[in-house]
Amino acid sequence: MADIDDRTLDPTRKGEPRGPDARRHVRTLADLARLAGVSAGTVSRALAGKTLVNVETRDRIQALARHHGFKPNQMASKLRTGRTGVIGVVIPLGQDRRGQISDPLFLRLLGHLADELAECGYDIMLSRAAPDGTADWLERISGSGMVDGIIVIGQSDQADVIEQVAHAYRPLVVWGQGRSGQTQCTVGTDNELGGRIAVEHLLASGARHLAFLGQTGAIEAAARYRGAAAAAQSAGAPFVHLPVDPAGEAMGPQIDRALAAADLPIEGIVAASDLVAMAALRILHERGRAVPGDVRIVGFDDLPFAAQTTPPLTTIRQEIAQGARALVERLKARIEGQPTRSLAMPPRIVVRQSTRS
Amino acid sequence: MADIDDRTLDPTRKGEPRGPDARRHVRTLADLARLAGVSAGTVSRALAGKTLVNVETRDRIQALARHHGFKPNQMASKLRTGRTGVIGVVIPLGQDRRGQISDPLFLRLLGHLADELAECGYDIMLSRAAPDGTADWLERISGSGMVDGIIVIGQSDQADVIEQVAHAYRPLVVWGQGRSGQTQCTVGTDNELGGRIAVEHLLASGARHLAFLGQTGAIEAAARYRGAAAAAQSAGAPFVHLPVDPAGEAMGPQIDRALAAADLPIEGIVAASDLVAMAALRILHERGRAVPGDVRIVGFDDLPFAAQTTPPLTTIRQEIAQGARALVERLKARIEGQPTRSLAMPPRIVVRQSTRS
DNA sequence: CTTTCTCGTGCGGTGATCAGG
DNA sequence: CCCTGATCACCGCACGAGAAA
Repeated sequence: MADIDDRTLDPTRKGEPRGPDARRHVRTLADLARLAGVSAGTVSRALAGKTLVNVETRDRIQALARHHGFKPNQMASKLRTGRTGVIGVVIPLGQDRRGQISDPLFLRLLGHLADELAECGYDIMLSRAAPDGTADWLERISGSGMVDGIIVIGQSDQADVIEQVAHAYRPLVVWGQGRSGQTQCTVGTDNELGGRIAVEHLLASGARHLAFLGQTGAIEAAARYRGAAAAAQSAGAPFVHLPVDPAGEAMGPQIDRALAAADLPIEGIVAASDLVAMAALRILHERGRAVPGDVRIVGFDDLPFAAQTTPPLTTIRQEIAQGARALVERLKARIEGQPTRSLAMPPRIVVRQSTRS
Repeated sequence: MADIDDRTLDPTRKGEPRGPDARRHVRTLADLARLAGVSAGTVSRALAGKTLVNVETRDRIQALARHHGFKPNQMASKLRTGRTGVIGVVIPLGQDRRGQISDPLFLRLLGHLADELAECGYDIMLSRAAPDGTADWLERISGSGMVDGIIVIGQSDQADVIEQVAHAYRPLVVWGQGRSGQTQCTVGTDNELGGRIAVEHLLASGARHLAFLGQTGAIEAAARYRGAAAAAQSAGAPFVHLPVDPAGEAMGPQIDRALAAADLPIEGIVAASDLVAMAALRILHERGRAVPGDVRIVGFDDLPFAAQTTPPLTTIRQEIAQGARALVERLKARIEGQPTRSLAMPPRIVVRQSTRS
């Protein structure tokens, strides 16, 4: 044993002339094992905190590892154990494939997911996927052993592809709109109910001629529109759809035109998102139409800036922190083979000045 | 050869009774090799598109792989090659350690990084790190062989820790504020110049009593303040600092108090960020102070919503798409061992209504 | 017989080297 | 000697079996 310890006295000297670049002190378990005078297996167990190794040996090895800044190679560990400790988070770009993740809500959801997953000891592999007509963008991630599970943020126009992959790949959960009869596990806001609540609030506040402002290409926005339209219809209130593109540079003129095109004097607006609502606030202000005096506006999402608009925005809040928690919880369940239920969270209206007379 | 092909006709039959759970058709190179009647090595080369294998053999194997939905295990590949194809993107939480990545600018930068890195074939490992006083949050990522390089978004209060790690770990680039004599490679906006430009614009627009609105705890904000203060001083203009916390729930009252506390009638405001500027717009509107009539406001960042405030916000634009490109380009250079230079991008003022009389 | 540690094997793919035509 | 494909060792770690105390 003494002769082995001798080596540790001069770690700069290479043991054998074979190593062409063996300057780095400790790169593998074996290196550390040599220094500690034990075997690699023992070091492995010691660093993992297993009980099969003497406490003082373990502490000694851990101290040695810390001193040399040694971290076991994760790739080898992952390969050996078959567990990666990584969750893939994928954002399909879909229709708005300008290459940039645009929806600020998704980015905030991502932030919350980072919190939740870090909490459970998972790392995040982030992919922004540009669907190419096949399911490859998803299978590339699910099939290559890089992750233990996948969270898809937003279905975009890929709900069918996701559904197909979900049949074969269990540890998969999706933020988005649930549909009856689906295999995939979705978590999201009840957008239809959100639209309904918005309209009912507008009606209660005295507005009668209503409009839905924003595109309905995204499945979530379509649901919001449906809910809003249904609520207006059952109240017998006039209701029009003014599609504007929040991605376009010139949302201002678009909204301008949309409002001008409406042949009714609009008294209440349900916006597809907070950003659209904010643009509407600005346009109306510039046109001399008072909010909430002449027109009332309800946004959607309750992003942080919604409280800072002029006037502050009444909006349908999506509980994304709670959603992130639900996503991770369900994913963990699925990883362990348990069945899960989809979740449509009830939205809550946050009333601020934009609808308060 | 014919007898070997026979095997491929009935892939459901297990070759040997040994596999206890061999239902999955093709899980390894060896499986596919058996089906194709070649060796595992050949399959590996065929799938990698190497030229050392006959073209028709290669196509046959590729077709077979596609048909069985086979994807080679990435962990094994990464381990063997020593190349992970993954870049770690880390966001230190630092002072605002409420557990949530709060700065919307960082999230947008992340989006652009996702684009750039995907372009180069890199995957992203996302970590939100809660610094604990040691350098461990960074070394955990750099030292464990999980990534080929690291991008740190925002130094928070960890510039020293990053600097220390940068000495030993080369493939590391940082979004943030550069300091002279540093080892780390930083890319960021010249915040000091941004502050100066903002003040000069305000002075030119006729405002004379100026204020900087927002906290200066973050190193970037501090630089903006320095630049603004210096510009005001050299012009002999009165200049005060009104610290408000953009994270706090009650930014409104805070701004209220800050403005009331100023013993001068403020005519021009430089805000630490667009979100702060937006809150100021709202407060001033509620207090009946006209923007830009009574007070002019300049924001910082030029986030998308800056164009939609009421009135639209003049702001110092940070070119984050360009910044993301520079970060990735420098990181790639460093991965290949080349030296790199830090970059402080000149900010550009985007003039909108909030300073236009 | 228990505690503590060593040994050998294999996770799955890759590249150098080697064999056959 | 060129072309195609096979062979074998190995990346670094983890786990089961078994040896030493």
